[in-house]
Formats: sequence, C-alpha cells, structure tokens
Amino acid sequence: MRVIVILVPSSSSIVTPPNPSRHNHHYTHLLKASKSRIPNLSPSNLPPPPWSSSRSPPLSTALRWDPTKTHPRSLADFANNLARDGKLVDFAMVVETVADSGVEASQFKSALRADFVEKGLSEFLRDGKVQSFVNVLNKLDEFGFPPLEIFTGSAMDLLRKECRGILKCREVDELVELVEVLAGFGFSIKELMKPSDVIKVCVQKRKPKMAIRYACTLPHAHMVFCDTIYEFGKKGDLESALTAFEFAKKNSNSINMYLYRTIIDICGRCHAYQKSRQIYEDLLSQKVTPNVYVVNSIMNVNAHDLSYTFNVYRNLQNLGVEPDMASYNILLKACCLAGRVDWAQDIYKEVQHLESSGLLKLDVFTYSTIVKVLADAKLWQMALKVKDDMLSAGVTPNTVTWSSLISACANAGLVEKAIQLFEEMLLDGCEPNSQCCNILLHACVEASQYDRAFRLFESWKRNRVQDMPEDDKENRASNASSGITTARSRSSQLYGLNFAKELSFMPTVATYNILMKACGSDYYHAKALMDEMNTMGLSPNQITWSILIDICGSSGNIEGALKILRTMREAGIEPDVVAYTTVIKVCVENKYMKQAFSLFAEMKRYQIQPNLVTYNTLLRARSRYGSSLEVKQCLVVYQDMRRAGYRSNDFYLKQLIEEWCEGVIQCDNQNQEEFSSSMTDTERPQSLLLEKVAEHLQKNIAESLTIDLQGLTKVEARIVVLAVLQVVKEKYSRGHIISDDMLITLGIGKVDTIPDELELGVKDAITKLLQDELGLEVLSKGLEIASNTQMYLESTNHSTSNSEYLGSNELPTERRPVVMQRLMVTRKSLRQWLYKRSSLRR
DNA sequence: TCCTGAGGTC
Repeated sequence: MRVIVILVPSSSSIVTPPNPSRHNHHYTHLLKASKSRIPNLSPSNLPPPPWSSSRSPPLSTALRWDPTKTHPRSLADFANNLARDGKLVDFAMVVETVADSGVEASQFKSALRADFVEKGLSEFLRDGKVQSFVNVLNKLDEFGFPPLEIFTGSAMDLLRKECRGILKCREVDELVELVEVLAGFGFSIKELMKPSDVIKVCVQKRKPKMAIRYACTLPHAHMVFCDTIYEFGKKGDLESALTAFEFAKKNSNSINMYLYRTIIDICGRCHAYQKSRQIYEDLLSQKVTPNVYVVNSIMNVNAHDLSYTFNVYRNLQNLGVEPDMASYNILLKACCLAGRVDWAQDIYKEVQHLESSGLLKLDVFTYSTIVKVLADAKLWQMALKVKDDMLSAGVTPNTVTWSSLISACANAGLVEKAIQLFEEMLLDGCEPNSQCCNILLHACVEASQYDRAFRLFESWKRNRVQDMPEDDKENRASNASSGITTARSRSSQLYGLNFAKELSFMPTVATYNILMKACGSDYYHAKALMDEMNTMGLSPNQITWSILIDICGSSGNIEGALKILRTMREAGIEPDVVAYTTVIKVCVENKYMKQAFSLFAEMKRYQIQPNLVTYNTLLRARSRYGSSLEVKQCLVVYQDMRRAGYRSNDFYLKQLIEEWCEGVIQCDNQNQEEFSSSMTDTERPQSLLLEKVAEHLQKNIAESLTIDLQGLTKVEARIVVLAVLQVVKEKYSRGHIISDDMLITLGIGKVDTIPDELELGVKDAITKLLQDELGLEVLSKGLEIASNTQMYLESTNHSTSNSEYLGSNELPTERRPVVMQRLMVTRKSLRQWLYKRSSLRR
C-alpha cells in the first residue's frame, strides 16, 4: 500500500509549541505519538524528489513524494542532511514517513548517520528543547533505531548537564518524567545523575511519590525505596515517609522485608510507636512470616514498652522465627529502660545457657547492656562481675562498656572506683570518648567533688594531642618510652590519675553543662564557662540555659532568672518545659506565687506542655492560702494535670485543702487528731476527693446547697463538707444570703438492706461534725426511689456491665425500691452559724 | 546503645 504523506512541520504532532517556561512540560504522554494526525494526500500531488540537492531542502513548503519510488540510500542521505543541519524535527518526520510507507527500511536504517543524529539531538539539549528531544527519541525508537545506539560521550555529557540543570531548578516532577522516558529507552539513569542527589531534592520538596517513581527507574529500586524512606524519616517528615512506603509497597511485586524494617525504624525515630505496631500487625494479618530483622526492629522501636516487646518475643515461636543475639539484646534493653533488673538477670542467665549449648554467642552489646541495667540499679559489684564474665568469654569491652562500668560506680557515688576504672580502660588501650569523660566528670559533680571535676577537665585540655605541635608530640612519645615521665606522673597523681595518656579529648556541650553544675551558686563562674563554650565553637543548648537559670535563681534572684529566660529565647533557643519549670521553681521557692502561675500560663501559650515535674512544682506551693481563689487556682492546675493524663500526686493538695477547710472550725474546736492520723488511706482513688472539692468550688454554691459524699471515706467526706462551708462562709462575708437548706447525699441502698459500715461511718462522722463541732441542726432524710431509676443511674457509669447484667436471669428479683440516704442542714441553723462566726471575728 | 537541665509525702 502506498502512503503519501504531507510533511508540514507546523502541523505535525511532534513539533514543540513555543513555551516561555523551559521546565514546565510533561513528556510521558508523548511516548506513543499519534500517527493518525498526519493526513494522507492524493497521489496526484507528488512533489519532485527533494534529495537531489546536497543541502537539505527547506521544508517550509509542503513536500510530497512517494518513498516507495525512491532508493532507501537517497532517503537516508536526505534524512542525514536534515539531521546534520539541526533540522531534527524534519528528520524525524522523514523517518516516520519511511516507517509508515511500508518500504524495506533496513537499508535506510543502515545508511543513517548516528553522528549526525547525535549532533542534532545535542543541539536540542543545548537549546533546552527537552520536549522536542524526547519526541525525536520516541520516533527513532518506534522506527527500531534505539536512542542508546546514537548516544556517545559528548551527547551523554549534554544530557547529564540538562538533567542536572532541571534538578538545580528543583523541578523534580519534570526531571522524574524525563528520567522515566529515558529509562524506557534503556538509558542508565545512575550514570546520568547521582541518585542520592535526586532523592535529596525530593525530600526537600516533600515529594515522596516522585522519589519512589525515580527509584523505580533504577536497577536496585528496592534499596533506593528504603534510602528514600530513611531520608524522609531523618528529616522528621513521617507523613512523606509513610506515603513513600505505601507507594513503594504498591510498586514492589513481592513483600520486601527490608522495606518493612526501614519504615518500622523510621516510625521509631519519629516516635510513632502505634504506627509501627499497626504496620507490623498488617504484615502479620497478610499471613506473611516476618524475618528476624523485622521482628528485631519492631521490638527495638517499642523497647520502652516492656510488655509489648515481650509479647512480640513470645509470639516468635508461633511465627516460626528464630530469635538471634540482637533479639535478646533488645529484650535486655527493654528491661534496662523499664528498670527491671530481675528480668534482665533472667535473660542474661538464659543467654549464657544458650551460649554454653553452642546456640548463641554473647556479644559486646549483651554485656554492655546488662552492665548498664546493673549500673542504673546501683548494683556496681554485679556490674564488675559481668566485666569478668565478658573477659573470660573473650569479648573485649568497648568504650560503651567501659562507660557503663564507670557510670555503675558513679551512680553508686564511688568516685575513686570510677577513676580507677577509667585508668584501667586507658591501660587496656581503649580510647575514651567525650561521653565517657563526661560520665567521669558527672560522677565528681554528683559526689560534690567540684574541684576534682575542674582539675580533670583542665588536665584533659592540656593533654589534647591535636593541639600540640608535631615535635612536642614526639618529645612526649620518646619521654614515655625512655621512662622520663616524672613530671607527668606527678601531675597525674595530683588529678587522681596514675596514668595519663594523651587523650583525644574534645569537650562537648554536655561537658560544659556538667561543669556549670559544678559551679554551685557561683553565677559568674557559670557565665564564664558559657562564654568559653562559645569560643570553643559550641552552642549552649536548652540544658545550658536551664542550668544558668537555676544557678541564678538559687541565690534568690527571681528577676535575674526571668531575664535569662527571655535572653534564652532571644538567643534563638526556645525555652522548653524544663527551663520554665526551673523558673517556676525559683518563684515558688521565693513565694512569688502570682509570678509562678503567670509563667505557667505563659508556657501554655507557647504550647509547651507542662509535665509531672511542672505540676508538682506548682502544687508544692502549699503556703497558707487565705481564700478560695488561691485554692481554686491550685485546683485548676490539678484538674489540668489530670486532663493531661498524669496520675496526680494528691498529697500536697489534700493537705492544702485540709488546712484550708479546717480553718472553718479552727477557733471552735481543736480536736482534729483523730482525723489527721487516718489521712493515709491509699486503698481508694484519692482523686475522687479532690474532684468533689473542685466541683463544689467551681459551681455556684449559692444556687443549690447539695453535697454528694458517695464513695468517700469519712475523712474525705469531712473535707468536702468543710470545703463547701468554707465557700459558704466566704460568700457570706461578701454579702451572699443563704436561701436554702443544705442537702448531703450519703449513698443509695435497698430499702430492707442494712447500709454498709463505711456509709454509717460517714453518716456518724458528718453528723458529729455538723452538730457537735459546728452546732448546726441536722436532720436525717431517706428518699425512696424506684429500683429501675437506680439501674439507670448505674448504667450511666457502667454501660457495658449493665447490659450484661440485664441479660442475666436475676433481673426480676432485683426489682425492689431503694432509698437515697441524705442529711439535711437547716437554712436557719446555717444562718445562725455564719452570724455567730462573723460576730466572733469582730 | 553510652553523657548533660527542673519536682519529691509515702
């Protein structure tokens, strides 16, 4: 079949439309250029053959010819000339025409000049016509002329430059699309660009999908998937890391364990523990058996949760996964974090047993971790015993092991022993790192041996090898070998070191922080150290500033402490919860409660979450409160604390409220011994009492005088009643009038059952308090209510248990009336009491 | 993996 084609560049499908923005185009849709858009022409309009000229003819006018009547070599010459002259669009059209004509193309193909085509393609790249470049590649590829055969060194260089240019402009989408096209032609993407550079830009621009698409073009895509997820995670961008993970999962045809390991590790890095568990459980629900690395990762990420970690471990058998040494080391780490010495010791014994059976080989991690567990538990002797174990097992302690051994002694307050171990480490040829030196310094500071800490620090600074001139170093070495060490030994003795080796000691921020702690209350010394830090090129961190605040505040300088907090923020270090807590502590210690509460409000404004220490610091401010306002303020903090999910420490607050409430009867009665002795009632949730007090302080008591004492002990009930009376008293002194009787609910019981002992105790104690101690008129009132009402009341609290209950056969027998036990204090006697109290005061 | 800062009735 004859095909006659009109070649009109301006209407062709492969012509690049002008575009002002170079890097703003999509190429992929051009991979399959439509041929149907090239119109056929009737044979009567055949043009003269255009290849008679040595120069390529202009194509501005329509050219028409019948390729079947032309020699393939002549066609090739024509095409070659077009390519050589940079008319590559036209060249491509000739190629396309030949392809479409049905003529024998092999001769034409063999006569094409790859060097000319390459030249033309290079020009496209030089001019930034990337889309045209891609279009031509498409055409050549369709024709069976793979672009890879055309490209030689120089064109590849240009292509590389072009890719780098796009990358430099951060046009990741465009680059990835081009790369995908090139990959389709078989180009080696790794040779065009450094994959890590592309991934970096994807991470910067938060384009996880582009990163994965790029990774798909590389031969080791799976590895690059993981690198990508890791890079996102390192930047703290968990969302993108997860997107990349999901996308990578879809683009993998098999389950890639390394991918799961990576995302689980990244979840750990980003503190998304629940997410890591979800991913792991998803894997299990697909009936996939994870490998030991995935299992170790999930355990490691969740090592702070001992029970979860152990559950995963216990499940290993069901899964048929064999734990390795790392699995056991992670279990030890979990015990270490949870402070479970007993469990750690059991595991240690078990792995030792496994080792003796030849199933495992304990490594330096195992020993270091168990040493740390023992060190934290102040079991220094056992820690030293582990050192012997490891030496006899032929495992050499590393810096971390030595550090843990030293901190074992340091934690037990044994500075001498710690220093002795430090020397032993040097003799053993183990180079201490900064952290290790810091542990030793910290040991001195903890034992209040401040001078010793400073002397050690100075000696290490002097011994720094890299600070010495070369010949000085040589002198030292030759002195050491010839035994001329007198001067040095003397100075070493002075610093408590019998062996002073040149240390590659480099102080860190932590070093200076420890030394600042050693300044006690000497603010100027601490400040000088902070300045020295700066000259050493170290930046003070949040800890540094907090220490400075503490030192300044310790001399009662509240203004100074507050000022440092501001300076800290100005210096670009955002104060954290500890910095705020430190300033709050300073205020509380100096009884500046208003300032303390104001700082508390300020930190909340900055969205810094107070923690248990902050709350306890504030609530510890149990100075005598004169009014319900201050107690209220305290209770607000208390309730805030409970809302934040902290188990409240009610001791101080309970005492505070007690003192405040007892103020009601202070002048009337001194007989309170019985109550204070029974205060330590830890059986019941103490918070209930405080909730009741808070509730009564916060609602408008003048409206309805009702007190609910259900579930409280008699001491707690006493406090609640007194708290309400205290509020009533304060309101009365401000002019409020009592218009109602006071109703006190004691409990709900069935009509013909005897109230329990506790309830009777409360009733007696409260009646005694109101009648005998305060002289109020008290009436006992039983209010009968239907049993289904009681069930309704119960169901509001225990919906699930109630439904179970409803389903049982016992239901009909329970339909008995119940009684609400109440006490009533008459309005008249309350008024008399208030009047008597106020006249007493006058 | 190891170091440094704030709180403390039992």
